[in-house]
Amino acid sequence: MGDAEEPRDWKHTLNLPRTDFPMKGNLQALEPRMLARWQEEGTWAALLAGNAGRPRFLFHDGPPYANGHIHAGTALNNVLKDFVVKAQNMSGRLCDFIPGWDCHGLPIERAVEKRLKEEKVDRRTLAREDFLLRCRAYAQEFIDIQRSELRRLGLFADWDTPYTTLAFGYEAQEIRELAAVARHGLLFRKKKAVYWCVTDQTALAEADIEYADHESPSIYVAFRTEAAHGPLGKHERPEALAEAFSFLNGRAVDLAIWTTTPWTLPANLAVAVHPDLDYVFYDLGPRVVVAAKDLLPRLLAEIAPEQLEVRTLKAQGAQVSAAAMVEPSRILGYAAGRDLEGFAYRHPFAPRQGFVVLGEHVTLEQGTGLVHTAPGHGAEDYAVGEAYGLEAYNPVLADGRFDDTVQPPSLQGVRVFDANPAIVQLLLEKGVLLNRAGESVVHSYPHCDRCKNPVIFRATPQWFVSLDRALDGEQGPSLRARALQQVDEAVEWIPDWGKQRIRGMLENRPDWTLSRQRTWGVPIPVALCASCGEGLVSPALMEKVAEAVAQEGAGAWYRLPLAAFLPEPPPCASCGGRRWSKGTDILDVWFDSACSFAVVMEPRYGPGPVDLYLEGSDQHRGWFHSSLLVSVATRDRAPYRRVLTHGFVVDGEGRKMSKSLGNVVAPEKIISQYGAELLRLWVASSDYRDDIRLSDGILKSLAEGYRKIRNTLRYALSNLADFDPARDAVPDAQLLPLDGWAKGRLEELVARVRRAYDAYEFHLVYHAVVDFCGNDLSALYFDISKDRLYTWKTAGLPRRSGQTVLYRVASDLLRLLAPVMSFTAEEAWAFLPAAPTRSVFLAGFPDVQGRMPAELGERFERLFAIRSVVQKQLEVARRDKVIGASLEAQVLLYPAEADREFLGRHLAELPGLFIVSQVQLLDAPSERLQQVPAGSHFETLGVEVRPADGAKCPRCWTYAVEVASGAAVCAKCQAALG
RNA sequence: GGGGACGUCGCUCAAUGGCAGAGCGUGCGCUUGAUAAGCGCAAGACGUUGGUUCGACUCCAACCGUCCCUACCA
Repeated sequence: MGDAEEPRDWKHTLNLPRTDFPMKGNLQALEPRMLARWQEEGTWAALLAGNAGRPRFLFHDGPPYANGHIHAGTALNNVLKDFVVKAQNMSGRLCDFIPGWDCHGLPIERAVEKRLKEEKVDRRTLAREDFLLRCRAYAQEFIDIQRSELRRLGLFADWDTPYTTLAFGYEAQEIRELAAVARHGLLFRKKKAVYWCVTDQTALAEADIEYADHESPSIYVAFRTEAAHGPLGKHERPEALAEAFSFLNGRAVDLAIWTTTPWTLPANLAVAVHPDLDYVFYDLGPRVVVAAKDLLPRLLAEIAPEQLEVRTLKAQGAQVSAAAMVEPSRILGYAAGRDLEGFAYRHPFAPRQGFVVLGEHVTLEQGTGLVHTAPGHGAEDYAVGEAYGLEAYNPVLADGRFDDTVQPPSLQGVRVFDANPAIVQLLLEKGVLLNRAGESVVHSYPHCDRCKNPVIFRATPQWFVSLDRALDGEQGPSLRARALQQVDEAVEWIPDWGKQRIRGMLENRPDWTLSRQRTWGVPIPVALCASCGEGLVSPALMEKVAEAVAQEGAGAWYRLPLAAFLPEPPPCASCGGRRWSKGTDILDVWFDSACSFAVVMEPRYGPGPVDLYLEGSDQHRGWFHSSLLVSVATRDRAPYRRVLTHGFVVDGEGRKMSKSLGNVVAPEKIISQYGAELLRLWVASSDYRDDIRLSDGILKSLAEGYRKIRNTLRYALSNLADFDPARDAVPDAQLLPLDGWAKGRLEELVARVRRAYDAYEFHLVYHAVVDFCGNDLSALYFDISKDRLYTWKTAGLPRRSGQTVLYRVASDLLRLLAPVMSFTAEEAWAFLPAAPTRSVFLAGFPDVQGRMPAELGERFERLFAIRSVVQKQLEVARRDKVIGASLEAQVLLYPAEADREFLGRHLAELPGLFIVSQVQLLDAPSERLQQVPAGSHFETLGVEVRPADGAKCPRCWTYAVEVASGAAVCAKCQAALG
């Protein structure tokens, strides 16, 4: 042997990087293994146990609906929650995560019905109890599915003991909350128009409705105005229109209305006009009609086409047709909508009067600008009727036939859709039909999703929570006012526009409709008078029901006789009757989840608001809103101190994800292709306060970011193979300046990242770490330190100084990353020499231990700026084929006066800093250099690159003259080996 | 239609009432002792139009685009 040219000989004398931490993540294999390890070692429980006795951070999980699989939005929400929970615990605050599921409600009911249909079972033959059991089983099935999907993401939570709204204890407490609402006098019953299917004889929810084209009669009807008689409401005017407007000269006036549902005319109680629209009085000849000014031509086209003529004009070569009134003098006068308010008219065929009311919903798109209003048959009609104190009169029975209150009596028992021709005939006979009988329109109309028949609007009695009554029947602020006050004063909204958002909703929302004519849910335990239907609200009854429900579930309400809950029934307040039956309505599912703070958090942590709710921005209308109402109604305070909101997941172009667009990215696919870690990184990298984009391209670039972090960690670990912190660590005061600088940068990172965690700004965590890894470490510190770590004396101070800082870097980075890159941080922690804890999570976050000394920071900032100038010149030399590797270069510096002393002081460090073989400091640029064109860096610093002197040292690859003159290795290597 | 939000290089994010930064990607090189790695150089952006101001990416208004909630109507 003895061949000095044999490179392997010297390689063995180097301390090259060495680690078993793999370069490739292989996350698909790593993640399941890590999940199993966490479960086996009870890492989550240990994390909580480690914080026992520390201050609590109360986080409350909002329950997702137990139907379907998780989607990207669910993943986003839950990963954010996991960041919060892990970061809180690693900051030394005890923070539990009790996951929950929302289990009742229509979507599950419908899914179960669908399954029954597939099994060819008729739901109507199924006992209520059996149906409920099937719903319960269905919800349980999807809880299990979603739970395993969420676990797979690496979330730490009490997965074995989640809360579910179908738990008996939950149902029972929910009924107690309802009792508390009732006790404050906020629960009441009134009629409200709801979708109703006359075939299935049931109320329908929005989700039960599908729109389809439907042909309806199109009729214009004249309502004759007259002086109001009977008791005068505050909006009613005692005189008739004809008397109020002098230009009418006393002629009778008809309100012209348009409708496509003649069968609702028997329930007509009002005509709505828009306060800000202009109305016109038009003389048809036999009668004067009122209509919106802008709709008059269209009205005339329908009812008196002879009073229009079509003129054809030629304009710029094109023919334009326009309809014009034949006799404009037939317009008698105008009035603003608001001036029509309160005038009375005679119902066309029922013995009563109606009134003109104002409604913002009136538009000029169709009809006459005067809207036939039947509060019992339409949502907007109902709303406007409510404002005027009109009854939601509904003469239609559940089977769609008119009842015995309908006028005229000839309609009694007739099905509503069959009644249309009869009513048109009636109008014709009365001489109030303005257009021809038999006209019709085809329009989009709601149909029952189940039986495909057209549905109707029908007012039925419903239960409400009042937003505007004073609590406890006293004077004082309403639920709405109290809730608004809490929003303003007691809650921090992040981002702050959340406050404005929920305020707007609270200010405008109507009373909360609590009841649903459905099966799968928590019953509203009230008694109904058998003779008059009056409801009996009894908190005492509710408490009794709650006791039974706690034992045997919500079905107890149906199984046990009413007497079990109401041993001494009082007489009916309305009719004095003594026979009561059980109400069959169930609670809106939003009431279920609204009670979660009371069911889940209070019993565990005592009363008082929790620290954080964290959900998507749609929950301003949903859970944030409903929880607030229940908590304010029952406890007079908000259930939370802080509400954090995130946006929605959209595709790479910012469009919403939908099956029809085919741009949906499923979490499952991300996991199988990249791993859950990348999904977590995606959440961390994005500013979630806006909508956040998800696409394959985004994931690909995140994979690059992941690689960068992983390799940085790997490099640090690989240079610690022979390092024992207890034995080898160098005290701060003895650290090399460059190492001191790196440590200072690390301290700055720790401070920045911890601040970001505290402010829930996870994207700043991610970007700060990636920047640190890429710029400070990989491009500068690692690159420059390589020579020292590989070739210098193994146990010498300079090398141990570098390792001391590398150790801190690895240890701190892993702990800072653990909440985000949980899988990788935990994996890498096992490769850290003498790691202080078994799991990285148990190590907690690093504390900020010091600051970057100002002089050190400034010094290296200056040195690195010079380095950057040098690198540009090295690149030029490379292009000119003067050098290849930078160690083949020597650098001649011609500093400006200001830099001369500074560079002289650091001359010895410069070759290492620039990764070149030699650096010389010279006074005057060479002739060649002086010819360098203007605009380069030579105005402040002259840089010339020449081939290095000497020959390449076979051990450290630096060029040295002694090697050229026959030495086996360079002097530095000689020293390292000695 | 009403309420809320957002719009910085191809992508993800910074910063500041006064020269707009980083990472990824792209192009061109170097390296082969972090090597299915690493290093360097380069090109590239403030949605549009007005206004306030000595000066605006930053403040205001309108418009355009996108998202969430709501109303989808006789």
